[in-house]
Amino acid sequence: MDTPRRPERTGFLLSQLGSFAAARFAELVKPAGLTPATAGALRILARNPGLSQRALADRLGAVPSRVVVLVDALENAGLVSRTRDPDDRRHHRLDLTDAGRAALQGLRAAAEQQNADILGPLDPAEREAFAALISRLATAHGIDPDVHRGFGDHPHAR
Amino acid sequence: MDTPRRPERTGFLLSQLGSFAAARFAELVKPAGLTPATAGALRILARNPGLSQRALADRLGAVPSRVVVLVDALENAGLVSRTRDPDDRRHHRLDLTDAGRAALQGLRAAAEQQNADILGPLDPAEREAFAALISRLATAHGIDPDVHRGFGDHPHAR
DNA sequence: TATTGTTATACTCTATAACTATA
DNA sequence: TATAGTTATAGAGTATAACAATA
Repeated sequence: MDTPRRPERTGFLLSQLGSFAAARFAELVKPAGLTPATAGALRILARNPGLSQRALADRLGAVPSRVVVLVDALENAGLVSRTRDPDDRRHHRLDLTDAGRAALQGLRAAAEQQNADILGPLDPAEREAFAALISRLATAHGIDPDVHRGFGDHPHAR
Repeated sequence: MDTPRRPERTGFLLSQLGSFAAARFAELVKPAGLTPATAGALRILARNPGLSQRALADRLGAVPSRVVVLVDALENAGLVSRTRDPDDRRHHRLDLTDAGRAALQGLRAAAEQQNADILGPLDPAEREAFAALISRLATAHGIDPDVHRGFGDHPHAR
């Protein structure tokens, strides 16, 4: 019952499984009119009311013109509002609307569903062990829980 | 010392870590003039000498026009040869060149290096446990070890 | 002059559709 | 008429550079 495991494959399988997980998440948030990228921005804005686009760009590790597109999408979906900052009219203050806050709840549900879908094949103890190891690795590699790398990190990006 | 873990984050961290792993692999094979996509094609061709482009497309889950680009790249890099099949001149037989076989060795080395880089923070027992869990999940979700999903699986793809 | 946000433009990846050649 | 491969074209995503408004 021991498939002769080739240990050098773990990194490869991790890439694949990560892509699978990202695709699943994308599916789950699509009905809400979100993508992994806009979902990531929404989460940051939820915790940082009034953030400027520049500041959001820095958090996302994205370029300002990219943020325009992201915020356009969120604004068109009615989830985020842009208002000029009266103190410095160059800035836009970004805030979640009521619909945005509701969408945020949906994101949490999507994340839980994604988890259940991905980790379903493991029993509770194994899930716990897997979660702990993934968490350790993410921390060790400085992975920022805000930035959705799953999509948006193509070879020619950066 | 127990960071209160939010279990619904595991899927998210898995996406991120997978993308990280894919990006690392891309870096490692880039000096050899390969990308994750061409590397995946090369591996399939190594095990299936004389494969046609159509058959390769099926293995990759890609469309024939995509395979043209991939094989063009491999041929231009001198790693793969196209020869018309004398039995049915519509087909191209795809075969690795000597340089292609050498590149394949390099891919194995890259995979090992990627593994070491990713799993470095874990001790040997943990690596083993992680490898076993990842392997189980990959199998359970029907992940094909040939197809490089890490790149090339964009929302509008398919 | 420097900064924020926007627009214009370009590039990569990948798909669909039209086409060529072989069968 | 059907199939293998190619070319032409289009679309998504994201970057760089030029620009307008504001400071």
